[in-house]
Amino acid sequence: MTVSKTVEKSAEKPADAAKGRKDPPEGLPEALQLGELSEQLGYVLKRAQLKVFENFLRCMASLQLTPAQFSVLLLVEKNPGRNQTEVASTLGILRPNFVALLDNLESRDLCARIRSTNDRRSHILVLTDKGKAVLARAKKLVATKHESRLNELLGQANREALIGMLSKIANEF
Amino acid sequence: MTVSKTVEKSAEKPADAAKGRKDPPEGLPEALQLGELSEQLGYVLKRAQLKVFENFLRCMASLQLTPAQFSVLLLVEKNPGRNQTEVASTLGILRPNFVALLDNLESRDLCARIRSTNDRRSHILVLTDKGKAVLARAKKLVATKHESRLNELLGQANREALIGMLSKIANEF
DNA sequence: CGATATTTGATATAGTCCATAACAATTATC
DNA sequence: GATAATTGTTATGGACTATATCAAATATCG
Repeated sequence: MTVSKTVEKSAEKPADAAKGRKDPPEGLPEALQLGELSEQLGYVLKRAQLKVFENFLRCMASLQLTPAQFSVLLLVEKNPGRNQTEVASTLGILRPNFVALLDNLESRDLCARIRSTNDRRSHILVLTDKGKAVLARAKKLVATKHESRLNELLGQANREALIGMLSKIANEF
Repeated sequence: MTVSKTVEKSAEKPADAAKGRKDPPEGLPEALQLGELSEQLGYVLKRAQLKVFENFLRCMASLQLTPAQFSVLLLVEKNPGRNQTEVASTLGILRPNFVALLDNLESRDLCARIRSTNDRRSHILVLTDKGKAVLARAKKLVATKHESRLNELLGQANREALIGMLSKIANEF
């Protein structure tokens, strides 16, 4: 669907400031009516997701971490010693697409691939010291600049309820 | 908006069905621990969105309508006579990317571009009779097969609260 | 044991979606 | 009337996703 990041074109035409209008001498270009669209789960879900990712990227600009990269670091920190297949599939990333993602993290010395001694086909994943440090800073940024905004916007109780409902949808829909 | 607590988190999956299992014996590959990931708004939002779109596509398989196409039909029905720029920007779609989308709908005789008499640069958008009929069927499918599942999963009150919170995020985050 | 099948990480590739620049036709502005 | 701005469009590149395939290593089974 739908919705890219260029939404806020403000939809207002600056050329409207000029006076000589034709049909309706009225002001603003009259925004469209969303109608049933504003009740469509998929529509509102997608738009919210874009906004949240957008904000996430801004908050992480200093660390240059995307949501996907952040999720990999979090998962590897919590589950050190797992191989690429396990980590990728847990995150819903296909193995082929996980290679470049890891190449990036490894080239920045945030994550390391280690040949497993048990199964020399697989690569064990661990965070480097730098990776742990960066992740720690990332967590702080997310907590203070990103997730905190949700509490301001919805309140603590509603924030938790929202996460719960989204989890339920993700797992059971 | 206040959400009832009927929705548990359940974020953690009961990985080990059998409690009395140990590492050594060849068992299931032991699911990874999501950890803080299950509390990350962006992560759970993205996964929920993917699930919802997936289900939407299945429900609409007989009509061959994507979420984006459906949103265009809905918006044009509600706002007939608007041009491409207006409709596209309302949906957060960039004009260049809107062209192919419209080409598709027009080739299927669901939507029509009409040269405006006021401004011969712009194309006025309207639904064809077939477009209106297809949209009507689409709405029914969405209501009965798609959105209804949300009510089963969350309950009516929570569904409304969810939509409200997502809208708030989409508009104010 | 050994032939075959499976798994893992990787490459190549194609499709989709999103974003920017540029253009012709038309309209607005001065 | 010359210049600027807008509309729809094309071309194009980047990011993300999906499938097929490969070599190396391991597992399976006769």
